[in-house]
Amino acid sequence: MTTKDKILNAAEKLFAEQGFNGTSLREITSAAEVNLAAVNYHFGSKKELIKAVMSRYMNELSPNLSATLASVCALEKPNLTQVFSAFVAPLVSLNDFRENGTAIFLLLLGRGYSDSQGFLRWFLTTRYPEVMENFITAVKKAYPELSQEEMFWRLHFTMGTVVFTMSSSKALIDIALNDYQKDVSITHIIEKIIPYVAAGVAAPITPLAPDTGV
Amino acid sequence: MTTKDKILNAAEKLFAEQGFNGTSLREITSAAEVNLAAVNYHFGSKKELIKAVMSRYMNELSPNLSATLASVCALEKPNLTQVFSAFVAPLVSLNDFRENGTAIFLLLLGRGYSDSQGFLRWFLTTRYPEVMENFITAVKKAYPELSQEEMFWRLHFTMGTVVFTMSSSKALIDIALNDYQKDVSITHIIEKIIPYVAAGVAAPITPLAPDTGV
DNA sequence: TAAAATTTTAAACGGATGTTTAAAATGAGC
DNA sequence: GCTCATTTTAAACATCCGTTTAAAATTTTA
Repeated sequence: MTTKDKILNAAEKLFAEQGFNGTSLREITSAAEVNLAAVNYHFGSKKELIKAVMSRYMNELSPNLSATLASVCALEKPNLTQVFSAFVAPLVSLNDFRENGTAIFLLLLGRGYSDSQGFLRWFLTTRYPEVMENFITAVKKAYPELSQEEMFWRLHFTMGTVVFTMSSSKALIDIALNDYQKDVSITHIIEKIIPYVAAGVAAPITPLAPDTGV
Repeated sequence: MTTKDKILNAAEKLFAEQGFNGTSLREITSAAEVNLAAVNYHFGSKKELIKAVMSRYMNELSPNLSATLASVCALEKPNLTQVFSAFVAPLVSLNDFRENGTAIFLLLLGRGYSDSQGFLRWFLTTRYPEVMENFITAVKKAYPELSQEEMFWRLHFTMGTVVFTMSSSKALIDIALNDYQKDVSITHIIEKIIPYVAAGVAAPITPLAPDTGV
C-alpha cells in the first residue's frame, strides 16, 4: 500500500471518530506509520487532505446515487418515502467499498458540516451538484404542491436531521443500548430516520395555528 | 459593568459566531477589553466559562419553558404542533433578556452539541432535566401510541433538525436572501421548522415499504 | 488613614499545532 | 554503475493555545 493510501485510510478513520479539527496530523501519520512531513508532501496541506478523503467517498457514491434517484424520478407518481429510500442502497454499498464505509462516510459528512466553518459544505455542493439537483427533482415530483422556497427549507432541515444524528450516532447507540437493551446499527438508524424526514418534508403547508395563549 | 459581565457578553457573542473550540480566550478578553488572565481568575477555566454562558440563558429560559409546556400538558388532547409551539414564546422572549438573545441562545445550543465531544449535552440534560421531562410528557400526551423507544429516536432527530439549522442559520439566511430575495429572521425560521418537526414526530410507525428495486 | 482583601496586569510557561527545510534514502532510466 | 528524479526522514520553525505567576493597582474594612 502506498504512503498516500496509508494516510487516507488512517485519516478517514480518525476524522470520523474525532472530527477534522479534533484530529492532528501527528495522530494521523503515527496511525498510518508514516513520517509527519508526508502529509504536506503528498497532499500539500491538511485542508487538501480533508478534501481528498471526502472525494474518495463522493466519487464512489455520486454515480450510484444519481442512478437510484433517476429511477425514482422515472416513476409516474413517486412518494417521499421512495425518494428518501433511494439513498439507502448507495449508502449501504459503501460497506463494500471500505470496511464500515457507510458509517464512516455519514460521520464524515456530519463532521464536515459542523467543523471548520462550513468550507466542506461549499466543497461538496460545488463539486457534486448533480446529486443535489437529482434529489430536488425527485422531491418536486413527489410533492409538486411544495413551493421552491418551502422545499429549500425542508431539505435543509432534512440535512440537519441526518447530519446531526450521524455525528452523534455513537452517543445515541450507547444510550439505546443502556436504556432499551437494543444493539442498533447505522443501518438501523437510517431506517428509523426515513419515516421521520419523509413526514417532515411532506408536512402540510398550513400557517401556524393562531396563538391560543398556551 | 463588571469584568465578569464584560467577559460573559463578549464570550457569548463570539461563541455563537465561531463555536467554543473556535474561539480563544485571547479573542474574548480583547473583545471584552479586559486582561487575558481575568477569565481564569473569575471563572477558573474556559470550560467553566462556557458553562456560565449557558447557565445565564438556561436560568432565564427554563422556568418560562416549564410553564408553557405545563399549559400544553393541561390540555385535554394537545396536538404536536401545539407542543412544539410552546417553545416559541419562551425562546422569543430571550430577545428582551438580551439583544438578539433568541438567535444567540439557539446558536450556542447548536455549537454545544457539535463542539467539545458533547460534554455540554451532559451538562444541560443533568442540570435542567425538568425541561426535558415536561417535553416528553407533553409529546406522550399528544401521541400516546408512540413507544418510548420510538419517541427517543424522534426527539433526537428533532434536536438535530433544530440544532443544525441554528448553527448554519447564518448561511441559510444569506442563501434565502440571494435566491428568494427574502430577508428571513430567526423567528421566521422557527415558524418554518415547527410544521416540519411536528410532522416528523407524528409520522406513522409503519415499517419501511418493501424494496421495489428502484 | 492604615491594613487587609480583592482585582487587574504584564509576562512567562509548557505544550500542541500545521508547515518548512535540507539532508538522507530509494527508485528508475540509460 | 552512475545519474537524476522521487520519496522519506529528522529536526526545527513559527504560532497559537489555556493556564499560572507574582507584582501592581484598586477597593474594602476597621
